[in-house]
Amino acid sequence: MSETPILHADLDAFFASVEQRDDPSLRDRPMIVGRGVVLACSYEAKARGVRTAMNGAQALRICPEAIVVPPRMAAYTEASREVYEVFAETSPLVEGLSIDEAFLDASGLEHISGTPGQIAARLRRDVLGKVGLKISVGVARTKFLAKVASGESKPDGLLVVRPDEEEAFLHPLPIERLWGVGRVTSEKLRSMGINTVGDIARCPENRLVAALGESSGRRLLDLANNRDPRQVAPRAPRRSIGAQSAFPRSSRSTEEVDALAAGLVDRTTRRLRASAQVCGTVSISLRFDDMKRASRSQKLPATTSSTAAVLATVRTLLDSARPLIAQRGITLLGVTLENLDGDDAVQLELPLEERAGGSSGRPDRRAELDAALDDLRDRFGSDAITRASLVDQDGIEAPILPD
DNA sequence: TCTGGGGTCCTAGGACCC
DNA sequence: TCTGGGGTCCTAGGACCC
Repeated sequence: MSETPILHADLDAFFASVEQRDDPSLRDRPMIVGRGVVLACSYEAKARGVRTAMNGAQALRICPEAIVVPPRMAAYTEASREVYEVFAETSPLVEGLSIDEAFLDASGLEHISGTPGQIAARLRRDVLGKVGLKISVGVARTKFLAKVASGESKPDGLLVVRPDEEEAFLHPLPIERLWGVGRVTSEKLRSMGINTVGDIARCPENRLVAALGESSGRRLLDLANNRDPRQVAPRAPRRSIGAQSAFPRSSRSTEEVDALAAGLVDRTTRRLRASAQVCGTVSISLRFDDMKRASRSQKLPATTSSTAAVLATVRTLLDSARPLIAQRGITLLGVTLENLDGDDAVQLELPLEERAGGSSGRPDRRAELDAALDDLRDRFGSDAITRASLVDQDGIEAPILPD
C-alpha cells in the first residue's frame, strides 16, 4: 500500500471486556453492564440477541442467565488511558474518536515498523499484552474504509483493505454501514429502493440531495464513491460540555427540578473551569412523559465559567419552559454549555462582605471592589486586570470596568 | 421495546442590518 | 406604501454517533 495507510482501532465490547478482565467469574458468560439500559454487553450476551441501548428488562427476558453489573466509569477511563498510551507508542499521529476507538496514521513507518498490516498486528498484541483487552483493527487508505474494516473484522479481528479491493469491499455493504445513516435516513433511502452502498454510488446527486438535504446527500454520495479526503488529525477542542439526568415518569415538584438543575450546573461549570474554559451560551434540554423533547438556549452577555451566572441563566430558561413542564410532565433535564472558548485569564473570586441593604448597600460594595482591584493591580501590575464583574446573591453577573 | 449519558453537526425560521 | 436581495446572529429542533 503506497498511499497514506490509516488504522482504525476499536476495542471489543469495551465496558464488558474490562469487567470480564477484572472479574474472572464473569469470563465466558453472558453479562450486561448497566441496569436500566444496556450500556454494553459481552459477546456471549450478544450471541443471544442482547444489544447496546436495549431496555434492561427486555434484555433479561431474552437472556435470563445474564449477569448484570453496574458500570464503573473510573475503571473504563483508566483502561482507555492505558490503551491510548499503546496507540501513542505505535504512531506519532493519533486521532481519538471516543473512549474506545481511534484512528492512527501509519504513513512513513514502513522502514521502522513494517507494513501497515504488521503494525496493526503488533498493535493488537500490545494492547492485549499490556492492558489485557482485545482490540479490532481495520486498515485502509481512507478513514471511512478503515472504520468499516474494523467493524467487519470484529470480534478480535484484523482486516486490511487493499487499494484494488476497495470498491468490491464497499459496494455490496448495506447502507446502514455508512457514517450518518441511522434509522430515519435508512428508512428514507430504502423506500426509494436504495439498499446497498453501491446503490447510493449510482444514485444521481440531485435525487439524494432532495431526499436528505444538501450536506448529508453530498456526504453520503462521496463516501459511497470512496471519496474521503479527511486526514488523521488530533481532535479539535471540545465544543460543548453537558450533563443530563433522567428519571422515571412521575410528577416532579418545582423544587426538585430546581435542585436537579443546580446540581447539573455545578457539575458542568466545574468541568468547564477544570479545562480552563469559559462558555458563551447556556442551553437546557427537556424530555417529557411522551418522550418528545424540547430545548431552550440563551446567549450570555459575556462569556463566563461562574456557577452563579450559569445557574441564573438556567433558571430563566427553566422558567420559560415551566408551562410545558406542567402540561406534559418531565422525565429528563439536561444542561449544556456551548460556544466554549479558552480562558487564558486567571479567575479570582472575591467574596464581598454581606451587608444589610439600606444606605450602606451598593456604594460601599463598589468602594470595597475598587479597593480590591487596586490591591490586585499592586500585586500583578496595572494592566493585569482585563475583566471584572459583580455577582449578586441571585447569581446575576454584571460586568464592570476595572476602573 | 417504554428507552442512559456524553457528544457533533445540520437545517430552518425570525430578527435585524444594509 | 408595502417591499428586493443579501448577509449575520440567535434560537429551536432533529438526526446521528459511541
